[in-house]
Amino acid sequence: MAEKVTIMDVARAAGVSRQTVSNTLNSPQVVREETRRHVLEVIQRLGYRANQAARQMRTGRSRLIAIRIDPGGDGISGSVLDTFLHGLTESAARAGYRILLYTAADDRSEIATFEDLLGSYEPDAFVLTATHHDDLRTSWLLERRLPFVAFGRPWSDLPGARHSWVDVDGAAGTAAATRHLLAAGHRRIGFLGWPPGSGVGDDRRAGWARTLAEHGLPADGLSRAVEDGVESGARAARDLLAAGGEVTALVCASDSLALGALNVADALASETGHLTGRPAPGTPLPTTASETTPQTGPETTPQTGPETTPQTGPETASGMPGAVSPGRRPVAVIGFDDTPVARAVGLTSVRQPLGEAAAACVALLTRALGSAGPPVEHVLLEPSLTLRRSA
Amino acid sequence: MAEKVTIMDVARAAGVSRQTVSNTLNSPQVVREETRRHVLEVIQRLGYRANQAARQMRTGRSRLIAIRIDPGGDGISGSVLDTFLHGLTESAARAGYRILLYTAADDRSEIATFEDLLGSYEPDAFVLTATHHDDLRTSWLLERRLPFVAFGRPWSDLPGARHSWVDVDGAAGTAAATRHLLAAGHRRIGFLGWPPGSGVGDDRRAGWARTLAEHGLPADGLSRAVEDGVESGARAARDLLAAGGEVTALVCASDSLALGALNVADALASETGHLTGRPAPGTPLPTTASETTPQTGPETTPQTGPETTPQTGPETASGMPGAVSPGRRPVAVIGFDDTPVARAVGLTSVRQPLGEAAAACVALLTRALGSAGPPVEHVLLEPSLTLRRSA
DNA sequence: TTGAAAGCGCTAACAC
DNA sequence: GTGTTAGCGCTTTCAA
Repeated sequence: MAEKVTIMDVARAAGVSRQTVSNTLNSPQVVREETRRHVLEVIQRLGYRANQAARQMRTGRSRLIAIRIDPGGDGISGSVLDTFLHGLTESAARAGYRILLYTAADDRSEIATFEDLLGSYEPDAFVLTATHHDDLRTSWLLERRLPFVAFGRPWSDLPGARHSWVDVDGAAGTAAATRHLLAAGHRRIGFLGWPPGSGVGDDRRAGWARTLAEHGLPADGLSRAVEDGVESGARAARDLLAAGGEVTALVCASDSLALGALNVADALASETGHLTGRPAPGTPLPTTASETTPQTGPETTPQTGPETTPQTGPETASGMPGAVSPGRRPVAVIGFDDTPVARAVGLTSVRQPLGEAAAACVALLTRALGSAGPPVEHVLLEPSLTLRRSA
Repeated sequence: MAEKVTIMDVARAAGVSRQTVSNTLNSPQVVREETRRHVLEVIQRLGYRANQAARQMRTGRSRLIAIRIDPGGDGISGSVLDTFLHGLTESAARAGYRILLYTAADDRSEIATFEDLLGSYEPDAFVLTATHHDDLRTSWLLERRLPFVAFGRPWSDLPGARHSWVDVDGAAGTAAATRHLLAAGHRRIGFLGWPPGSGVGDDRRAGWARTLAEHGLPADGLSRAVEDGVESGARAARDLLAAGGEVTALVCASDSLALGALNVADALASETGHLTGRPAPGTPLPTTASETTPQTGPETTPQTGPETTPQTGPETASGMPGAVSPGRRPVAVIGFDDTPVARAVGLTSVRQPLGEAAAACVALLTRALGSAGPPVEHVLLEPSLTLRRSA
């Protein structure tokens, strides 16, 4: 049992009343400078901390932010939420909040947990992840005017979808990836993504398509939509490369898809004797120093040089339509999320600024909790490209 | 604002006094069956939930369990804590507890956080991860008789290290991996691990060494100790395979090391035209159904057949001492932690039962919190082998 | 500026 | 078996 230090102990030791101690902490401007300093010193000396439960009873604020934790370990991208969670815990602590965890299988059970939590621990706010079309959670929270922020845009224009959110601009990420490949001389750049309908997936595809269009390059037939996964990524890559489009580079919606694509690229390279961006297995990996994009200033996408002066590129590849063309140049691959897998296999990948996203969530929340009428605010963050051997 | 339902509302609606409602929830045996049922029904109808802060003020229990969240995303094994955390949240919820997160850079700052938390949110217990030699945290908590459980053994015999813990038997994991390789016919099985001194690493090495000894096989010179990492794993594997020990299989202390080793194995295979357990890049991956070890009964290690009847093995490899021997058979590799990376590249790996470990932590904690004198208890769980292409 | 009083919602004592 | 009383530690009136 840790000996408890109450506000009364501090008051006695400082020779003031309880309220003066309370004021020192909650309304410093009301206390004389000298008194304030003295009280603070005593607080420090006794190691006093305001009891949260008592404070909560009086103020109605728990200084708790609740968030769901997903199974995570299941997929390659599992580490994304993990990293976000770490950042959230850190940012929240800085703002005087703690993170409370809960689990839920689906929207309905998550709402049931909201009710449970609101009645018991009374979290001041929620952070929602994995937002989707017709998200029941956002409308439920909105109806009750409960403070929350979503990490992820509302993928719907319904009135029940007007709320604060923080997101990473996926389209900007795939656009940067595409620009990087263009600058490297590639002209036939394919895309491996998910079936239409998922906001996130559509967004990532759009960035690629938009960038090709901006450069007057056609995108028809250069894209595949499949379920996420290494194997489906490999299948899609094989299909796309065999389709006669003479694709020399692939932008992928996930590291899982990209890993599958990379396997295919390696197979082609070893069949034809060409090296891909990936070294022969067994060669030492590059130093980590070269793995990260230098970040100078607000522009987070790497400087790849003027796009009007592409490096020597693969545009002269002699394709054999309808079949994997032997003799082609290496196929470049870029993934999304910059997961540990990407780092492990040397996959260039779009990195989400997860720490910043978490900090933005906390900033939006504290602002909303401070003011009376929670304003609806949005933060869209730019991802960056982590350059590795694969592209 | 959610309308608040207090115990008084329930009492009024049920036509009883406050205390009868409280008793119904906290001391059901004291209330008449009929009254109890009626009160419960009203509680249900009104959606009443006992306010945690008020309850905490009275009882001194927060029903909160605190745990540190690590950066995680940094390493390949980052997903391990994530999965454990999910299990912990789930198990804790079942027992009526919630998980509170905090971050800390080292032992000292973690202890500072203990003090902060204990003074404010008053968590009922802590779960410690990543225990190590001379762990300041455990002695600090022990001195103050604060309830906690460590996920990980105390790697020290000091008196300050006598506490409840839950751990996974790493030695049993590497032993199972080694037995699996022996059953597959391998006789020269190497080990890639970390420098001595880390309890976890020593433990994993011991399982391998012990198993070789049990089979009358020598272990001398068949092991390497390096920092964790893909590249260092590759280097160590190259070194070990070139050392003339005619090693045909490698057990590794982590998936990172194993991934490096796998790259080297692949290089050897493609140099010599042999296939490793890993397919040529581009070939479809096996179905997930075949990826998981069938689990029948308490024995979690896979049935690999009687070890006295090994399959055709690589024991006749014609080694060229001092250099990588061309013409050798495939080199099998087994990792540790069964991370997403292992799944992605088809690496056989030792899987920790993280959900069970989390459940055990909660069980130990609730037991300790229930009884007056927290008994020191230990739970050592058996890992299993997730079979994939690499071995 | 500082001190006194009230009460947030709950449960552990005790009296009925 | 049920009701009354008290108080956990804090902040927010209000009075000095």
